Formats: sequence, structure tokens, C-alpha cells
Amino acid sequence: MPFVLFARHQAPLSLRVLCITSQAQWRFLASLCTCVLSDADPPQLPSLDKEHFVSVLRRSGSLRQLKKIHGLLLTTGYSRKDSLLTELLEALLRLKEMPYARQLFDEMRKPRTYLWNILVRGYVRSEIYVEALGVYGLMHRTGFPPDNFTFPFVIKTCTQLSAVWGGLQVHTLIVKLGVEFDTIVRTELMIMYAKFGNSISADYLFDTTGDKDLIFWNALIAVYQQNGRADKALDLFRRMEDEGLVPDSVTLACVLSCCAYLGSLEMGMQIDRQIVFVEMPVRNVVSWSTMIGGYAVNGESNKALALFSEMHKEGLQPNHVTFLSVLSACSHAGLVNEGRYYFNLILKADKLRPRLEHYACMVDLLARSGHLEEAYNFITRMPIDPDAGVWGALLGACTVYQNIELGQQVADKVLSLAPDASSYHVLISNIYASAGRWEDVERVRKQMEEKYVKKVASYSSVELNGKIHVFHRAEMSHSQSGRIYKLLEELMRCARSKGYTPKTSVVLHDMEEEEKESVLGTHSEKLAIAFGLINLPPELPIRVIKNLRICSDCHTFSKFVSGIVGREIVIRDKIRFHHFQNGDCSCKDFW
DNA sequence: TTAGGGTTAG
Repeated sequence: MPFVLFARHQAPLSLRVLCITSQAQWRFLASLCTCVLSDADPPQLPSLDKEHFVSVLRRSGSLRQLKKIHGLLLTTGYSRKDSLLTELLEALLRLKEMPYARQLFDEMRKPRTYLWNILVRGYVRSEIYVEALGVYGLMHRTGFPPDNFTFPFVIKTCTQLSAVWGGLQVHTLIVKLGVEFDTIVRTELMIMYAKFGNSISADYLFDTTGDKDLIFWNALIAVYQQNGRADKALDLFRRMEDEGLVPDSVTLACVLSCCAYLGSLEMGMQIDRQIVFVEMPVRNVVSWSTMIGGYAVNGESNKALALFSEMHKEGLQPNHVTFLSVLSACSHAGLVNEGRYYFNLILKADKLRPRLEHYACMVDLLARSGHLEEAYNFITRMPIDPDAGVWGALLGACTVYQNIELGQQVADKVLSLAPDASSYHVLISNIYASAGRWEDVERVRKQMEEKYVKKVASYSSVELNGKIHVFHRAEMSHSQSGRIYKLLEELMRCARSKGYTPKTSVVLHDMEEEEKESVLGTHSEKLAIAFGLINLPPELPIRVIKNLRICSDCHTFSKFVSGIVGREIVIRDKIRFHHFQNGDCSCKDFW
């Protein structure tokens, strides 16, 4: 039998690796194992077999295969079985076959700390955080103290679960066990505190870490970027360079995203020679996607799409984020046909399948361009269950087109999927309000009260000398309120003389016209713009960040003001950037 | 044999 021959005389390595790719080769492996079993004295076989097993395990793609291997392992009695079982455990965890993995783990003899760590890692990687904590606790109770390998997983778990108290307890234990100076443990702790909003502890960890390596710096830059503190992230980036560290692609991806967030890619790119895109040391999918998304959110859809085809020419495979950015570019410009084209590209892509967010983006594009029915049919034909986000996109468009009938139908779906989300309640109430159905508005308001759903208060902010000034509607408490309202009055007069009329229909309350006008006039966007005009040097654009979507009256007003004062006004709302200049907006009134 | 950082729509 040739198999036996191979087995006995050590098959060449290439053959061993080859042995695992097809059905026939599976049969080969099975025969090989049969030989092992039937051999009365198999002393030389294990070394050959182990490599086979490991090789097969590392390439296995299904539970069925792994179960088969497990069976073989159980019937083969040899000395290195423990290490193979560990390999098997890792393979199961990689495939997220948690119940089977757990069963195997429980059956394994004398688990070592290493093995416990592998199990915790498996749960963390599968994002099953509560179980991860459970295993960590069990590990303790069973007498295996966690070590410097365990902690990064556990801290990450606390971060994900927003377990502030648990995180503190873990930190205490880390100090007690003396692993607090481990760089990796410190990195995770710092991320945890930063994400909890405890910047004092995060800064303390940062300042007291002597040897900050690149990943350590990147971690904090990333957290600031994710928390919307682009300014702090960029400061940190400059400090890092001052200290002589060379940024890598991860640093640059964060920094690029910060520039996009600050609203001026051009300006952002000049911040430092490192981030001019063409000179970027590492151009990978992430940096391309970031750039495409940056252009998309700034309304430069053509540039975004051009960048996408350029990326394609360079032979890089777009990933799901790239496509999301591309679809978002189409959606911001109302490019329906292009959107359909790119969505089809995802369907055709080998390793990609459209996710919920792609569907939501597509629904938004279709519906907001007026194809409400097509959007509805698109949802009903989805191969995966639509979530509140997908229906919500359609609901938003129903508000824009004041389609109450469809809106009501969609509202039911949205509320059944996300009963406690305040933004959807507000959308629904807006649909009724814009149709003047005040009784229904009141009903939704009562529902919100009953469910303790709170409406998010809208506010706008402007940064001045590193300090963020926040304005709420009709705010009078700012030290400059007097000047702000006076300037607003003047601007309002001027705008009216040039043809501006307050769009009172956006005031979704039952009140008199005059009252509506006065409500409109004190919207937080307008206050923030006036504050910016008073305080920012004339050469700088007025940058306003709004937490919700900009109101359409403020949008019109901003266009007028940009023409009157001859300055650029940039408003970044929850959805995108609006660049107002000479009486026009970059969104071309489609948003 | 194990560990830390990245892009994301509405």
C-alpha cells in the first residue's frame, strides 16, 4: 500500500501539505489514520501525523471537518494529543463554534492558564463578552490566576460592556499582580478609560508610560478620533511626530478621518507633509476608503467616485467600508443610477455580500430621490431581515415627501424593531406635524412619555481658541448673547431684503405664524453662526457642528448669510457637511 | 503555542 510506504518513510513536506485540499486527499488522510490504528507498534508515526493534523486543522472551514478530526484524535492514542486538542480548540473558536469548543475545553485535561486565555480570546473575538467575563471568573475560582495575556482580553470586554466598575476592579487586580507596567495591558487600560470618558485616568496612563511605542500612540489617537475629538487627535499626532516616531498606515487612517471630520480635506492634507494622499507611505484599502468617505461626506461625490475607480485601477480590492463610502457618495448627490450600479458591484464581488448598512444606504438613496415605491419594494426583496435602520431610511424620506400613508405603514415596522429609539418617534411626529395632524402629534408625544423616550435636544457648537462653545435653541446664557441676537436681527433684515422668507412650515408645533418665525430665528445653528461671525478672524471660515440634522430654514438662511458677509460657512450636521459660499451650498439642496 | 491600534451610512 503506497500510503503505508509514505507513512513509514516520512512523506516529503510538499506532499504532506498537499494532502489536505481535496476529497481524495481527505480519504488519503483517513487511510493514513487507519494504518496508524491497525499498526500494533506505531512509534515513528506520530511525528508525521501531527503535521498532517495541524495542517488540516488550520485549514478546516467547517464544523463537520473538525468533528471528523476530533473523532480521529480520540481514537488515536498518542503522546502529543494535548497539543493537537489545543489546536482543535483554536480552530473551533476561529469558526465561532462556541458550544462545541466549550464542550471540548471542559473535557480537556488539566487546563493551563494558556488554555484559559485561548478560550477567553475566543469569546472576545466572537464578541460574546458576557461569556468572556464568565470564563474569566471561572478561571479565577478554579485556581488559575489571570496573567498579562489574559488582561488585554478582559479589559477589552469591560470596555465593550461599558462595565466601569468591573474595569476598575480588573485594574486593581492588575496592580496587585504587578503587571501594570506591561505596555499592552496599559494600552488596553488607556483605551478603556478614554472610552468611558474618564480622560483623567487615560491621560495619567499616557503620561506615566515611559516607552510609548507606535501602537500605544495610535490607540489614543484612534480613541480621540472615534470620540469626535479630531482636534485632540491631531494635536497628539503632531506631538508624536515631534518625538520622532514615524506614523504608519493606522495612524494616517485616523488622521485622515480627522481631517475629513474637520470638514476640509484640502486644509487637512496640508497639515503635514505626511498626509498628502499621493505621498502616503501606505496606500491600502483603509486609506482609500477613508478618502472616498471623506469626499462623500463633503459633497464631492464626483471626486469620491473617481477615487474609487482609481483604486480599482491600482488593483486593490474594495471592502465593505469602501462600498459604504461609495454608496454614501451617490446618496449625498442623488446619483440613483450610479448607486444601483455600485450596489450590483457588491453583489458581483467574490468575497462580499451587501450588509444591512449597504441596504439602508441604498434605500436612503432611492427614497430620498423620490423613488419611494422602489425603495419599499427593494426592502421587501432583501435576502436578510431589514432592521430599524433600513426602514428608518425610508421613514426619513416619507417625511421629506410628506407621504403620510406610506410613512404610517413604515412607522409601525420601525417602532416594532426599535420601540425605544427617540429619533424615529421624532420623525413620525414630524410627518404628522407637517400635515397639520396635531392630534396625532400629541398621541406620539404621549407614547414617548409613557415609554420614557426622551427627545434629543438639538445644539450647535463652534470652536474658538481651542474652546468649544455650545448653543441651544433660544439660548440667552452665553456671555455674548446680547451681541449675538443683535447681529442676527441685522442679518435677518438684510436676508429678507434679498428675498429670504422664514420657512415656518418646518416649525412642527401648533402655533401662530408670527410665533413660528420667532422660534425659527433662534435656532441653535443661527446663534452659532452669529457667534462665529463676531469672534472668528475674517480669513477663517465659520465652522459649526450640529448634533442633529440641519433644519431646512437654517440651511436657506446660511446660504443668504454666506452671500451677505462674503464668508464661507461650514456646517457639519449629523449626516454630512454643508459648505455655504456666495449664497450656495455644496449639497446643492439635496440632503 | 496566547496579547494592544485603523476606515463606516442615516
